[in-house]
Amino acid sequence: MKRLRPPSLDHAFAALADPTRRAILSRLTRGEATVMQLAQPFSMTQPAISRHLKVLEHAGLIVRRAEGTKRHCRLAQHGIAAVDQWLSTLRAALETNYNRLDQVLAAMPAEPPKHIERNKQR
Amino acid sequence: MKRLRPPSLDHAFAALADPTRRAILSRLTRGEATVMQLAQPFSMTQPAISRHLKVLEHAGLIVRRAEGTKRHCRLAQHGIAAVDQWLSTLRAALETNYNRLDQVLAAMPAEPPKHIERNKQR
DNA sequence: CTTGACAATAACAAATCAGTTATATAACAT
DNA sequence: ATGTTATATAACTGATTTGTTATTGTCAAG
Repeated sequence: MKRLRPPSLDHAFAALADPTRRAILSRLTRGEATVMQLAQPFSMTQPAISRHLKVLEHAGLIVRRAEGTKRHCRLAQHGIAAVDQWLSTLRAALETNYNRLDQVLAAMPAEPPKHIERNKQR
Repeated sequence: MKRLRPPSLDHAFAALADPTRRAILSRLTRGEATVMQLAQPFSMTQPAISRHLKVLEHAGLIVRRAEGTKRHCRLAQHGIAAVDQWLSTLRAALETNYNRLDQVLAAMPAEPPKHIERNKQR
């Protein structure tokens, strides 16, 4: 029951937040791999990896292909596309804001704050 | 300066995994806003928003500017750049794998599985 | 049909998270 | 000084996450 519902950004970003899962994805950029092959580099039990893969699949970041008792995993575009698309909005805004920064800086000396906050940093 | 250590991908992706925080970022694409301005659209208390902002700042996704008792927040490029850079690897791999897919599909009928997995979907 | 390899699931513990209310701090206004 | 506004912090709670071990299901080989 693959159901293939729209992988929420919640799930996609949450999946990417874990270093083990990102390492698994990095490994998969070098091609398909079975669960055992993916588990081998990690000092972690197989069930742990299985659950990481479940999270990745659920996030639309990987897909699995069954072959005998083995499950071959590979990258999926679905989740990454969703993430990418959402980020593009931020990217665009950052560029725009960066362009606007000149104006902001130009406008600031005209209205100096009455108290400069005590500098606690460093 | 802000100490500006490399915002870990863990923190950046984890910050992006929350819908409230993404909504805050979306709001910030329309320009700077104070904490109260950011809190207003949400049915959530101010301390909750404050902590979300802390997470976003820690992830390098926003920066804050003090002005009186107000804190003006705006998008930061730091965290987004980190995320973007990491994702570019995946993007590249996906394209490569997609190109390879033809070969994979061409190679598959040559070695038909002895048992086709029972189709449970739909 | 039994065995062994591959993978998924269940049950559990420790850690983390996202929200709450209550309180503290800091600047501004009176 | 006092009150008000804007924000941060503390302490707590319930839900979620990440790992573990033990078990189960499936297939392929003999």
